[in-house]
Amino acid sequence: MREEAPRAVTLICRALQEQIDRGLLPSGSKLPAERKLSELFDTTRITLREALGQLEAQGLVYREERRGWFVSPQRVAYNPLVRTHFHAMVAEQGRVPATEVLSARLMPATAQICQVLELPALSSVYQVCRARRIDGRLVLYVEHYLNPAYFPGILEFDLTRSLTDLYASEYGIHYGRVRFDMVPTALHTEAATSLKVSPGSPALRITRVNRDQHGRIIDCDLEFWRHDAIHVSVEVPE
Amino acid sequence: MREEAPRAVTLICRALQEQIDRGLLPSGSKLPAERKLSELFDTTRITLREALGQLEAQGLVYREERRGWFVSPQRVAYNPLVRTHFHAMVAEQGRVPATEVLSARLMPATAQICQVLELPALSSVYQVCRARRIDGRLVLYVEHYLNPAYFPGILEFDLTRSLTDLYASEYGIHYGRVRFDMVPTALHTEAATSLKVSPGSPALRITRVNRDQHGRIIDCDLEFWRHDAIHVSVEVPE
DNA sequence: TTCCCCTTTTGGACTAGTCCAGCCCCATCA
DNA sequence: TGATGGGGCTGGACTAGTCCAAAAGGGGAA
Repeated sequence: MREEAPRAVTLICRALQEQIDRGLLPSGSKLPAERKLSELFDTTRITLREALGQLEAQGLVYREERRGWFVSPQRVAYNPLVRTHFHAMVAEQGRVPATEVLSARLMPATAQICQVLELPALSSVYQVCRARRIDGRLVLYVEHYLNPAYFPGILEFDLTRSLTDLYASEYGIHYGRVRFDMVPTALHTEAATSLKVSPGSPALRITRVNRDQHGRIIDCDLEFWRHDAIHVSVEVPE
Repeated sequence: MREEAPRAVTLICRALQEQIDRGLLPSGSKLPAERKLSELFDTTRITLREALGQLEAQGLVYREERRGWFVSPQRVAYNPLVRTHFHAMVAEQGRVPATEVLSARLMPATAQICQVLELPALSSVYQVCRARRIDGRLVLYVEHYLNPAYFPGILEFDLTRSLTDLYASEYGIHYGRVRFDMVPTALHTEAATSLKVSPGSPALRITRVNRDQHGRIIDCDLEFWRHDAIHVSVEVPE
């Protein structure tokens, strides 16, 4: 029975993992510079970066574009069956939510959006792009597409608020049936720059198609979550 | 307005993506050798590999350990609310499922398993490890942990079959409430070698805790899916 | 025709650098 | 005190290789 020597990358991962598990590197703290670490582990930056990349895939560390590597904070629980909005969900778990509006406009719908919202070809839709934070960290990029027929003049309101609330208070529209689609994939360029991460980093894409109390499709959202920011949990009754 | 020159990695990604989209590289087909590709794109293997890594994260291509890169087949839909087992789910979507048993034994439960199954400390559990394929491709590594009180002698049966069926036909036990937890993360070593992929590649970890018709916790499974093999879709009524 | 061995190809892992641009901090000046 | 402008540090991106072991493929023997 020969003991196989673990590869350098594995050793680095283990070492860092242990430090994190033991709390020597508290969550949110910055790791030393790549050059420092590669020196510490007596290896090249390329190898060191591969190790960090693996820890990133595991969700143990994350990187901020041009700023360095940090220890990932705890994941937030996301339950698609419980109909609460981002702010409430995050606050309930003792974390601090924040939202910023990146853009909001009326635009021609793409073919894909027309199909999802069941609109005729060449329709216009409201597009609202937002970035959301948990404890100050950018974790979510969302594109909302609203059927303009149901929400005239919605761009005039403060879109930092939860759209759910706006729908209810200003238009008397409430969510009914919802359809979720979750796909582990990578961030596209737009989302990556908004979240200030390197393009191509792993993400969870959640697509929601929302209907109102009468079963009409009112909007859909395209959410790109940092893959290490959430864990989805579903309690199925029966 | 200056046009920024895209990085080499992005260009390679785009080029390959286009070839795939246009069907010039059909799903399941093998890409040329890394050296060939790096020559083709006039770059180094390191850079080429980074590009492939990004496409892998997107779920467009995947790699088989020591065998090369392949175009990813279509994702299979996974609906946690519909209680069908792997075989049925895959077959329903016109794909070919297969299962192999890696190991099956009675073993002391880890602390974590004790907690999840609500067993007293130092209990024994049945552990069944299986690997599953779709159209011949290894996509899922599962560890089942069964409360032995409910399934005496289950190791005697053919464990290639669906456990759901076995539970029903041999023990009169049916699934009731289920709890799901989905976390985008990386494969651990055990799962990676079973699925014949490089350790640390991205994955979706789905944990299920199953109760029977009387609400008793009967087993739990730890599933590691290739991240590009499924998309989770949930239809929420109300 | 089938099986086995040997060679070649290929991916896996890693080294040792370079060049560039954005971030950060500190010192300087108004 | 507060704005500003350098310069050093740091991550991002990339080049140009090496060594090794496993897989694939081909040819010859049974």
